[in-house]
Amino acid sequence: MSLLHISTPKPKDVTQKVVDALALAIHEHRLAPATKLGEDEIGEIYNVSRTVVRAALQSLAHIKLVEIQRNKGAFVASPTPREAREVFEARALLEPRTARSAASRATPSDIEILKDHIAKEHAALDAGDNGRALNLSGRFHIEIARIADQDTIGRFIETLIARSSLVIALYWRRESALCESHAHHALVQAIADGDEQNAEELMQSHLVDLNSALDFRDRPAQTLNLRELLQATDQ
Amino acid sequence: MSLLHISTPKPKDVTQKVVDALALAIHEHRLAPATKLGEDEIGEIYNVSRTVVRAALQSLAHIKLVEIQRNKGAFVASPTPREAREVFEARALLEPRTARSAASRATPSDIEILKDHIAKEHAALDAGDNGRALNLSGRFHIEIARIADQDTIGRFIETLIARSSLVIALYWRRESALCESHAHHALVQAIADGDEQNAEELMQSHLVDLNSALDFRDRPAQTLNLRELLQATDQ
DNA sequence: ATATACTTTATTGTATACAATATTGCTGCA
DNA sequence: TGCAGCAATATTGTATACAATAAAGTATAT
Repeated sequence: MSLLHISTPKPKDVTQKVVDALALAIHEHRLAPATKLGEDEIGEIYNVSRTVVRAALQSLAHIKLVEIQRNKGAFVASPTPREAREVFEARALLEPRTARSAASRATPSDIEILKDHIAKEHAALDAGDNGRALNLSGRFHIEIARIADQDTIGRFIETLIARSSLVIALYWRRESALCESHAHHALVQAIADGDEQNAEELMQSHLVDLNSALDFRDRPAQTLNLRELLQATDQ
Repeated sequence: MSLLHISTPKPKDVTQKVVDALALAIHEHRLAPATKLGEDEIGEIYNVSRTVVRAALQSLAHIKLVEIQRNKGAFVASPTPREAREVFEARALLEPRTARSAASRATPSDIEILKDHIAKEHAALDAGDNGRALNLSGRFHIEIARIADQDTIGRFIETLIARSSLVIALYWRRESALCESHAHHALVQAIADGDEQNAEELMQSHLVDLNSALDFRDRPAQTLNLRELLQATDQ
């Protein structure tokens, strides 16, 4: 028998941990769009080499949470109004159908998980932690995709929600309060009842509401890319 | 003035070239599913270091063309029947709407490009180069997404078509001849006419046809992962 | 002869070193 | 003062070196 077989401490993936940490920071709006993400800097923070930092940044670039410019470095992504609109158009295309599917498959345990999410979201809001609340709100949608048991489409939705966090950071208009809680609650009810039609429609209108709380007219604060936009690049 | 300003030779991205080369090989079925992709081996082939090979493999893993197993290496992806089904379900959800959008925006030059694709596809088929024909067929769909001018959804479709190539490699049933040419031709016609409704319906039925030419019943040739499947992994 | 433990080899994961490029600061000249 | 060109610095791109893990082979004991 092998000697040390008890308690696997941490054979885990270091890169993934950096990815998760950075993604969380972006989701919670602690890292603003267009923030420069220097490789050495991040490496020191997490005590890893540039190798794993680069891998993490590339991974985040794939899901459009960061943008990598050759020989310039990585920046927190700063979606244009057009990109922002596209993200929500894509969500409108994918999520209602997914909610319908979730309604047809959800188990009691699934419903518990969803209600738990909502509870945590409320708690975060009451605690004034808007970043966390936003993150939880997003994960609520991801959870629905998981319940729908469509991994492929679920991955797409996951990236869309990640990008939505950036869109909200840039284009959210303060006037509109976050009425989401109610929408999420109604959605869970429909899913719990197995009411497919209602779940689909509720998700659709929920996304419409979200969309209408955004204002794509004014440009994002391009504090960093600005210089690049002014010179004719061959892209 | 700077001295060498004439003729930019190739300041291009080396990693991307490896990505493209490998992706093409997979698309054209020169690399079969489950093939091991050793880092040193690929590095020697393209005369690059493992660093860029690893970046390329990670990039391909993200779009599910390869699968990376920790401490084991990278393999050409081998979609399960379930994944295969999901890919086509996702395409059925995204592409018809995209075709409709393309029909409403296509310019004469776009139509030319599409017809060109079909012509090349025919030529490849006549030459007996099925791999190339399949690749062109896929790029036809991607071109439609480009015309639809929906970058976000377009990227999704791109990855789905890439994966479709693997699905076809594994689950295509020989009996069904590739009737695609005709379907593509009719689709171009509808798009050229700006007939949105028809374009959407043609795309939908085209995907149904494709789907029905696949047989998900028998398992893919798991020549390599087999050993892993037999031992209880904590995954 | 088979199975188990150990050794050896090969391959991947991570860190570091070097090269290329971009950015910044300086110096001199108009 | 303002700008052009060069020098210095910093940062990223790539290659290599080392560490960790897995795979394969070998020997020994039952």
